[in-house]
Formats: sequence, structure tokens, C-alpha cells
Amino acid sequence: MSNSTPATIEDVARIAEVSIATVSRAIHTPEKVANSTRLKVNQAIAITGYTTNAMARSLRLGRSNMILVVAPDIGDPNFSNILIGLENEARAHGYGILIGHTQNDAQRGLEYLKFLNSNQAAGLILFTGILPFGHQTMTARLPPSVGVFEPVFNGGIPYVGVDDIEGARKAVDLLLAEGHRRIAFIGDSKTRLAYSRRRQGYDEGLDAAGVAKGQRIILEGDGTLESGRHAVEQLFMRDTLPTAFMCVNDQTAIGVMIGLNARGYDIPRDFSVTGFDDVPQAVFMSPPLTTVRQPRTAIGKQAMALLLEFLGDGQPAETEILLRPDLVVRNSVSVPSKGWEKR
Amino acid sequence: MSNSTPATIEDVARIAEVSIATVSRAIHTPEKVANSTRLKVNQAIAITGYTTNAMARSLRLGRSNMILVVAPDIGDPNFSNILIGLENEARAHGYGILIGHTQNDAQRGLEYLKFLNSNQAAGLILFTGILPFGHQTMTARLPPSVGVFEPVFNGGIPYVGVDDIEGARKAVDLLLAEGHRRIAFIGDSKTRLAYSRRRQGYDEGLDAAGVAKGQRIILEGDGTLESGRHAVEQLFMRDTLPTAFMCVNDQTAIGVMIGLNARGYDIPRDFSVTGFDDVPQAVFMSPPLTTVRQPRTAIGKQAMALLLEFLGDGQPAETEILLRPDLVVRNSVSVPSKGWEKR
DNA sequence: ATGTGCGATGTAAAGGTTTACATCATCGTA
DNA sequence: TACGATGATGTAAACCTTTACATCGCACAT
Repeated sequence: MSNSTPATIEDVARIAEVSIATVSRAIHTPEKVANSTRLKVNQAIAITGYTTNAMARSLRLGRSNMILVVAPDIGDPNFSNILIGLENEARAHGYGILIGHTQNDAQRGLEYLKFLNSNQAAGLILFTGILPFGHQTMTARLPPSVGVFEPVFNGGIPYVGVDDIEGARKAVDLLLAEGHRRIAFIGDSKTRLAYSRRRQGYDEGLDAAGVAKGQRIILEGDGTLESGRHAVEQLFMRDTLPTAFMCVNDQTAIGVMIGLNARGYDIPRDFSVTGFDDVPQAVFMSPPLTTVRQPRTAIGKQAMALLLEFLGDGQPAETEILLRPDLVVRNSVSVPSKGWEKR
Repeated sequence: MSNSTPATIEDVARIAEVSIATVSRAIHTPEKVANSTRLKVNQAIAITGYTTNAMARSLRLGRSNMILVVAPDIGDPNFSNILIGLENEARAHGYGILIGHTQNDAQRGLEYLKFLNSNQAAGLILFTGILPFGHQTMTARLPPSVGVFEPVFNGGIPYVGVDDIEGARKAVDLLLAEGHRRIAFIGDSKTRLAYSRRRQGYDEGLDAAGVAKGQRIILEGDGTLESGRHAVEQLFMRDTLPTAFMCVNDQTAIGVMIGLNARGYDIPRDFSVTGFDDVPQAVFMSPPLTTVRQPRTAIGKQAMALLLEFLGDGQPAETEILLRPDLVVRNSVSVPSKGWEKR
């Protein structure tokens, strides 16, 4: 049966000798049709190779079976694993995934709104801490949405991610346990909620250890490799250097390591470094990077489950689901170095 | 006008005091309506905030405005840049992109066929050298498709990518020019067309330089970092070692470098290494990797342009568009080492 | 004055599905 | 025996758009 045009519900109905309504019911609410007819319908479906036309279905239902996932950068090493979780869960419920990457460009974000407006997507997953659509005018029109990986700044959108404070706390605590006191925090940001939470974990850890505020070294950064490198350069223009670098994420940590290597220092002998995320690269650094692991697939799965729930109930509860991060200890941390000086 | 239900073409027609047909024409074939009416319609559209319902449109037209992009692994560092090219071009023509990643799993590939069958995608971009849908039975039903980045093995599908032979040739020629004779090729594969073409470039280069077949060292590999590491281990169990590693792609090259580093060798003093692709990481390796650059965004753009052309004409010409690769010389290649021995 | 042609617009059908409502048969109960 | 309830199925409308065809008005040529 390899007709040029795909089989419609009508073809199935004709072969099964029932009405199209019965076919539709046999598919979606099988308990409403008699066993014998259901059998006939199933056979007819097998014969024709029928698959329901998603366009027509969505048109009739007034909602699509697509979820739009908006990310600023698909190349982000965290993205692909979270996506796997998102997608598995979505597909298990008959939904597909549409990916929009904005390249941090508001204009491009707006373009994706069209998908939403034209009913091509029933829900929205935001893989970014910043609403990519400009003002909140839009927000009012947004379909059920959930943020993932990074809490959405402008608020009002439920979020699934890791407990950033706890994760950061685990990292500082390790550094403190090794004896570090002058711990620099690289990648502070007022606009990225996840980052400021990690900063908070850092502060809480140092508070608990009784390290004075004056001893703390904070450098801004946007989470890129480049920002890590740049931070190192800035730091070496100061009087006092830290003995350890606690980085807001792995990209930053990698930048820091590259910067330190370029100056001829050895990690962890001269400086200790920690990251956050546990991106695939982390284990291949030399030395392998000590970092905080994000349960990425689990995050994706939960986020999608939450969104799908909203789609059913329409209850946009303003929840926040925080998963527990694990510290993964590798070789980029050791006791503070005593005897080195600037080279 | 923030109604709960979005405006339809009928709302626009009522406000503009014309029929819905005229509205549709004003949007899609403006030259067919009088200037004055077009103006009225445009105003009405502005007032209502109307956007056309993509579902209804696709249903009526019998084809969607989505292109399915199937990739075995979204995390592939080549993927995101190609995607940018694909997407820009697609959106410029009113198409959106649907991403399916199969995780190298045929079952998952099949699931994506449903999108095609249910008319949710008008065309197909294959970011993989292997048809992910099993047998060719399916192939007959495939919509207009084009392969990208890697030629599709089972054939019949037009392809846009880089000239692998020429690229590989540039890499060997550099190695030969530095004086290398024992050049190992890491990552040979009979099932991946791109790889066997790169192998061909390697062979042609050595032929031209008069290096005997017996001098050539070929190792299989699947292009993963792991396969590069493994190749190094295998090689060190042999009698004669190469002086240079020409790797089928950057991931493999990175694996080779890690393997060599682990054994305490210095690159490029002890061994030279080349890659292929120029992934973002390549420049951050130490030493920075000499490799062959893929014009990724251009590849994506051209591939989508070709697909869109097919969508219009329906002429699945079996073309192959080959872009020219550039050699990017960094620091992982130098003259062959003389005096080392196995450590 | 009549006819022809043309440009602008309207009418209505079609695309495939879901579902409220109607219909019909069957069975149990009064 | 007749009536109501129940369960299975069919009929037809609705979702929103595009477009072939019909219509209308008008200008121009005969």
C-alpha cells in the first residue's frame, strides 16, 4: 500500500466498515468501542499504514503536540544532555520538540514567539535565565512554560534545576577543608540568578568558616571560557592572589586553567580550581577538573513532566523543583601552595 | 486586544470590511488586491494582532513549514554551527526547524519518521552518514531530503559538505612538507563515507610523495575521542611508530593528544598531530591543534537552500555540492623527531 | 448601444480530524 | 408487554485557511 497520498481516517473507516467517528474513538478512547470493532479497526490501520495527520488533529483540538525549547546557544555543553531528558519525556507523552536558539539575540527570540502565536507549540521550555522575548507584554501571552537549568529572572515561571546554593557550598567546603582561605569566586553576576545563587553558596561557606569579608575576592564574569581567562589576567594585577579559584561554571574554570597554564603555573600544586556543571570536557582536562555535577537528564525529564502536567491542568503553579547536586572530586584541588611567587 | 483566543482571518475580514479571501490574498499575493484594500487589511491585522494559524495553513496546503533535522548526537561540536546556517536560511524562507536526535539508535530514528508521515515536516536534513530509518523501504517514502556534513551512505540523497579529499590532502601535504614519512592515519572506516574520503586524500598525498604502501599505518576508528586514545595504545604495541598522526577528525586528534600526553610525550616535539573539522576546542588545546576547517555555517546555509529548492521544484537532482576546506595551521605540527625512543 | 476583456472581490469547497448529539438495538425491570 | 436505561455507532459541525470559480463593475472598442 504505498500510495502517493497517505491514508486518511476515511480509508481506514471504509476498510473496517465503520464510520470515521468510530475509528477516531478506537484510537483515542478504545474503551468506548466494542472489542470486535476495535479489532477490525486495528487491522484496517495495519493494512493502510495509517498515521493520524498531526496538522488536522492540532487544528481541531486547538493545540499542537509540539513543545518549543528556547536556548541561547545550542552549543552549550550542558544543553544536549538536558535535551535528552526533555525529549524522552516529551515523546513518551506524544509530544515532539521544536528547538529555537536565540544566539542571545532578542530579535531572534521574538521570531520564535510566532511559533507560539500561530499555535505551532503548546508549551515552552526556557533554557536561559533571561526571557528572550523582551518585555513582559509578551509574558502575558505565553503558553504554559517552565524554566530549566537556570531560573528565569523575570519571575513567574516555574523552574526545574539543581540546588545551586547547595552545590556551591559543597565546592567551597572542599576548598576550605583542604585549608584554603583566600578563595576567589570567578563569575559573579547580578543578572543571572543561577550565578548569584552560587555566589551565595560561596558566601555562606566562607561565613561558616569564619573567613572575613575582606579576604574574599570576587570577579565578575559571564560564564564563558574567555571570562575565566580574563579574570586570571585581572587577578595578577592585584597585590594579593588567591590560593584557589572557585568558578561559577566549568567553562569559566577551563578558562582559568588555560590562563594559569599560560603563565606557567601548575594545577593543583600552585593553585586549586573548581568548576560547576561537570561538562563532558571536565574529565579530560589536565588535571581533570573537580566540579559539581548537574543531573542533567533528570532535570530535563522533570522539567518536561512538569510542563506536561500544566498542559493538562492549566495550573501554572509557581513551583521550583531543586535537584541535589553531587560534588565530583578529581585532581584540580589540593592543599594551598606556600612558596610560590609571581613569575 | 488580548483576547483569550487568538484572532482569526475572519476577525480581520470583519474589521477591514472585506471577505476572508481578500485578506488571504492581501497577505500572500498582495499584487492581486487593490492598494486601498490592502491598506485596510493591513490596518485590521495590526489592530487584531493576527498571525496566521500554521496548522490550518499546513492542512490546507498539504505540507508543513517545518524541516526535520536528524542528527545522531546534538552534542557534536560541529552540529551547532551548521545548525545556525540551516536555521537562518530556513527562517528567511518562512520555515522552521524541528530537531530529532537519534542517539545512534535506529528505533529512535524510526520514531521520527512519524513526523514525516503525519505531515509535520516538509523536508529532511540528514546530519549523519547513515540513514537512521533502517531499510530503504522507507527511503521510497522519504520527503525531499539532503545530507549535510557527511555524505549519506545508502545513496540517492543529495549532499552538501566539504571536499574531504582535498581537505585531507592539504593536511598530509603539510606533514610531508615538514619532512614526515611515517604518517599514521587514525580513524579509517568503511561505513562512513566522509572518513573513507579523507583516507583517500591521505593515500593520494602519500602516493604523490612516493611513500611506499608498506610505510603506511592505518588504524580504524569511529571518530570519537575514545577511539583516538585507543589508537595510540594500539600503536605503541607495534614495532615501528609513526612520526605523525593524521586524524580523521578533531575529536580523534584530541584523543590522540591525550593519549600521547599520558605517556609523557611532547607535541609537536615528539609527534605531530593533525585533525579535521576545526571544532571550537581545537584552538584551546595545548598545543593548539593544526586542523582542516569546515565552513560550517556556509554548509548549513547551502544545504537548506538546496532543500528549499527541491521543495519548490520537486526535482531531487542527485547533486553533491562540495565546499573548499582551509587548512588552519597552529602548533601541533613540526619536523619529525629523531632521537626519542619508547618510554 | 452592445459586446469584450479585465481587474477586484466574493462564494464556497476542501483539507483530516474530533466530538456533541442523535440514533438504534438490546436488555432488564415493572 | 412496554418502558427506560445503557452501550455502541453514525451524522454532521467545527477548527482556519487557501483557491478555483463565479460575479461584478467598469473601460474600451466596435
